[in-house]
Amino acid sequence: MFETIIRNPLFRGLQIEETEELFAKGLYQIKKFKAKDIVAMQGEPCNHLMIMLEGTVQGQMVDSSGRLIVIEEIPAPFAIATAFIFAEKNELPVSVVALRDCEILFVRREVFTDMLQKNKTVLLNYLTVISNRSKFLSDKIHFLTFRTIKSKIADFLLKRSKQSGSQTIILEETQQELADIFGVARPSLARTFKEMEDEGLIAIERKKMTLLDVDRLKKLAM
Amino acid sequence: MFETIIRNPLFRGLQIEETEELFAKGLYQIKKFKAKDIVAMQGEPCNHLMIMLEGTVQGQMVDSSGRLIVIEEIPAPFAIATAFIFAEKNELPVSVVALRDCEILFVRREVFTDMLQKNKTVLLNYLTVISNRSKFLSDKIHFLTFRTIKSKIADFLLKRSKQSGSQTIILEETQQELADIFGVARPSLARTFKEMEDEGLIAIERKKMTLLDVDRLKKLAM
DNA sequence: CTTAATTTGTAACCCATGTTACAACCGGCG
DNA sequence: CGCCGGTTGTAACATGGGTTACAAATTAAG
Repeated sequence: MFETIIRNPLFRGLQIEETEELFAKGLYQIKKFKAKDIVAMQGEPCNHLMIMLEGTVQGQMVDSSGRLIVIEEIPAPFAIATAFIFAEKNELPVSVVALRDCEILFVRREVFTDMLQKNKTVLLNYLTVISNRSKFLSDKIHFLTFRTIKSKIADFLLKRSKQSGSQTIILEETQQELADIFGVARPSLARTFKEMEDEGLIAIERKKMTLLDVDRLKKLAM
Repeated sequence: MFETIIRNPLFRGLQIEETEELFAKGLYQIKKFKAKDIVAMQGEPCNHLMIMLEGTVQGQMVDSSGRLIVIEEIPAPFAIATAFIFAEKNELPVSVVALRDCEILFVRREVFTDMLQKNKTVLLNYLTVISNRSKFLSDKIHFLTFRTIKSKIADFLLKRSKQSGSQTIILEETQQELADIFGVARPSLARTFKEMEDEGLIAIERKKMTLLDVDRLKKLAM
């Protein structure tokens, strides 16, 4: 467990012994979840820091008509809800759903506050973490509100290609999963893929995509 | 100046003398801006905390095609860019534009870091402020990505009506300003207002709006 | 009071995306 | 091998919202 915790950005730079001291017995709780379990519901007050020890969860926003957008995926060793525990209205803005079997460490707000006060490294880490978080959310706003499907795809493919260092990408996600990330309907996504193929931007072979015209893709992604 | 600063949520609970100590001479800079001046550009690195002393600025996102969304308005005594100064990629996600003549206090990141370390009240205030900020951004994502124009209007009118404690609202914003907040085109907004009037939801008389069917409006706003 | 500038109301038209539906395909399992 | 559930490709159609344009109403300025 502590091996996982020190890989979390909040506890970066700490020795295992230090974290063992911070997480004394009784100060935390470990819960297990099965795949597809709901870990926490959108709108619920959020009084715990949740550190992923095992598995992956997904942060989802749902609207009244059932439309869903996946905001992010959080695997171990990262933490959930870091940014909200100190907000005045600390309701979770997303639902948290287990993608696979998970083990999650729960720490009450007051306990975490103590950690921040006791340990300066944790405090400075925390400042960075929630600043990054704000940056992430702002970028998300930009991504979700300005872009057409085509430019979302271009952006996505270029990022993936950069990650893998290759013009050819094997998608791991189904179309439905991508559609949820982009916040669009699945057939609209498929149609746009085809349009981009027709325009000579990419070549598609089921889940294998090849970037043909990187310059034009970059222009599309802005 | 210090009268303004202690009204800022970051320095809430401090005595004037304390803030005078924190803001020793040479540790800050005051700049003046005229209405419509650009205070800071989207994408620029952001190494200063900016505290509004006088006037109001607007945080705007613009995309490559010139479409604009107003994310927020920040009047004195509030601060700009609180959340980004500690991010690893600390580029401003918005452009900051002066709405009227402004006076803004600039504090370098390192100086602000010192304040956080010296003064625990400021530190705890800061945690609350940036947590609130994350909440605000999450809500913004929800508002901008899920809602139709109609439900955005319903949400907006209900909030205003709650604020004023009356079914009748006098809008201060022009349609164009509202359209920028909602991230939609002005004629689309006007059209939707009319549709809602035709449906008996509201009565419109130029800038005076009366809520006629609050229940149905609530349902629309979710 | 007159004129110019801004804001509002509206219409016609276009385009991107959503919806629904269904066939083709693929991968795993009995 | 043949069936079945999930995934992909695609088409027809509906719709919300953007764009452009312009006239009417209102406000600001001289």
